[in-house]
Amino acid sequence: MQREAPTLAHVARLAEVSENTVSRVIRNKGPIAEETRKRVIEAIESLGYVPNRAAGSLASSSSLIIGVLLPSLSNIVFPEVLRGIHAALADTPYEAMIGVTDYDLLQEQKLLASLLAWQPAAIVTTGFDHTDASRRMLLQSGIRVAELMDIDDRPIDIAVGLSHRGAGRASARHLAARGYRRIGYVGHDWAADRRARFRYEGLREGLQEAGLALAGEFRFEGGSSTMSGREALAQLLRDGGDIDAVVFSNDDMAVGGFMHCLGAGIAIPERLALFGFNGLDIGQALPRPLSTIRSNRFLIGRTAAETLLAARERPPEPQIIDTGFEIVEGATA
Amino acid sequence: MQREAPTLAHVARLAEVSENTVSRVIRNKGPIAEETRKRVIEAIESLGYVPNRAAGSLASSSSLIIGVLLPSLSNIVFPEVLRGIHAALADTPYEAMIGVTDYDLLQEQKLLASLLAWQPAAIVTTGFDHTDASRRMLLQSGIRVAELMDIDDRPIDIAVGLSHRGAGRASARHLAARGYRRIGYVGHDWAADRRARFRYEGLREGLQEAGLALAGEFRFEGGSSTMSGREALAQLLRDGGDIDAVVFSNDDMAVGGFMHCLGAGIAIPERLALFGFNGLDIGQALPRPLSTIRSNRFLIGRTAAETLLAARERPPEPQIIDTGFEIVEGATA
DNA sequence: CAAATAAATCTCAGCGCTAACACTTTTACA
DNA sequence: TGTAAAAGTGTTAGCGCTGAGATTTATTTG
Repeated sequence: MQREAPTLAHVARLAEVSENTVSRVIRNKGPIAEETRKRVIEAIESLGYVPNRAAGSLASSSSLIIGVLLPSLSNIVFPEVLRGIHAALADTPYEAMIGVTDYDLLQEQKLLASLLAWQPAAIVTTGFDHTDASRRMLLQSGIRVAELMDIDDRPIDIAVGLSHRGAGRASARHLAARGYRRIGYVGHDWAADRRARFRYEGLREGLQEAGLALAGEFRFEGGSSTMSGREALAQLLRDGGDIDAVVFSNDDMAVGGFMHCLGAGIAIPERLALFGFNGLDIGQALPRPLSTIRSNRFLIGRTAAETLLAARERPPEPQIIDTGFEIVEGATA
Repeated sequence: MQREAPTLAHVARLAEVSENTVSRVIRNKGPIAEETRKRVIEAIESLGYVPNRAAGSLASSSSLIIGVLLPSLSNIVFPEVLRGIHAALADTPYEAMIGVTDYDLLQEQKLLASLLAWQPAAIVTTGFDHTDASRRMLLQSGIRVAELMDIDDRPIDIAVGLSHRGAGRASARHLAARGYRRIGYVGHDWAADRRARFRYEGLREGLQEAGLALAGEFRFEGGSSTMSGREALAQLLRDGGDIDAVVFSNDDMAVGGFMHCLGAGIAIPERLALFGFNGLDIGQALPRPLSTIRSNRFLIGRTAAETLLAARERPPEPQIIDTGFEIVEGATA
């Protein structure tokens, strides 16, 4: 059917230069006479030549792949990080190769081995939790490694994200400053989501600093979702005493809580204030925009990819890049 | 620092067999004595050997990569498709390599060339719209190609998705059967999103069959989002005459419409019925679950990947796999 | 104008693996 | 017991590209 794909050799023959010269034109490396370059490019275009990346990787023992390990794609947060990564790679020859770990460290380890087999230029992963084997692989590979989302620990190479503990404290301060005194918490299962736990701990610290204590809490057993937020808030209000504000583990849960209040006729924020985390669009489209904390996911992804590509070598000391967070005032707290 | 990564040769030496034998153990191909296999596996594990995929691809001129081209990651629909693809690849040695086209066919073409340079085992892309060059590349590559989401046209190899025209008709029938007579439409810019246009056309056809006509429409100039749905419905109601039901181009828009109604005190569905498309979680978490059509995105991704991996060769005739759709009754229409 | 330098190009040996086939040993079966 | 087939393993030749260094040509400089 289709005749053999053209190779460097074909281009070289057509342009009447050596293969190596063609290779140099393609990679824009080394001195090339303008006239030669033109001839080579013409040959490439007339043949429709596309370089074989596998051969290139093998010969140079490095590839144009950035390995990306994400815990999930169901949570919109990670696609947004991925979007940031893609934005940074858009005008480069690099490609992202993605693995989804389902919050499972062993799965992460397996995928990591699989990614490293491509000799990627860098690895982007999430959080600081890795198996010993994963950590060893990352250390030994010598390639650049970014650990995203969190900055409350010491990274292997670089960490890009925000202080979740700090974000938790900030929510406490915000609510305390607004005069809320009986503050509850609604969360999801944080066995997998360590960052949610950090925010919770930050929240408690923040409350304590304000001379307050958590007035009630309910943790849904399972992942976060709008539905579970709705049920969890209902549950908290059923069990608990009188509460004038609720901090949710994230916006998905908070939106669910909002829905519960709408259904149950609870005035927001007069009878109950709601506070989320992430700053998702959906929260801002509610009849009253959700009070929350914006976590800059896109920026995290983009910054990580840009930083990794900026230097091939790891810095002598692990580096932490704080992409920060902002309180979104909203109208629910 | 880290000593050289072990290669096949190292494993072979340690296990006292030829490289080829090791290769056959790894790929599980050809007859191997049980005792030899054990020795080889031991050697592999003791060295921590990880095969170099670039070398493998080069030698076999085929790779374990599935190239995936998605128009966007902002719209939750595509991460869900991707999740389906990953689910299908999870227990295989294949990896997904992703490109994001931003609904730009030229960008798609560029990314496609870039993906083909890895000699992927298959390509997954979206819709039937491609540049001529893209189409040529896909045809000539000879590898398996899946075109996702839509099935209202003739695919290159296989199409997996649903009939958007059919979904549009179904919404019309549903609303007509419920006694709604003055039905409006709220959509987004469909220059990029051809499927939204198909649904719109299906809707008009469906209405006509029921002896009705569109009672008003408003198309927001820009992408779909909760915010734009909210504004667009407000606009439609301001402009339009009396309308008793609105079909939105998708659930994001519809949720926005719901929010507008909440704010404006419009009773749903008594004064105004709302109907979406996609069946997103958020729609079901509203105080009244959204009436909509479920589009089975996860299934589309999974089915596509499974089908592609099931056979290395294209079938003689292009194949269409209808993953169908279901009306989600909800409580808004 | 020769020597020194820079610019442009070429030659050649792999990178680590797999495909194809050759070879040896074992097993099956008449 | 002989022979054919199957099982198990080895040998060899690349896959298409890049890196290092050699070689040629053009340019500068004393």
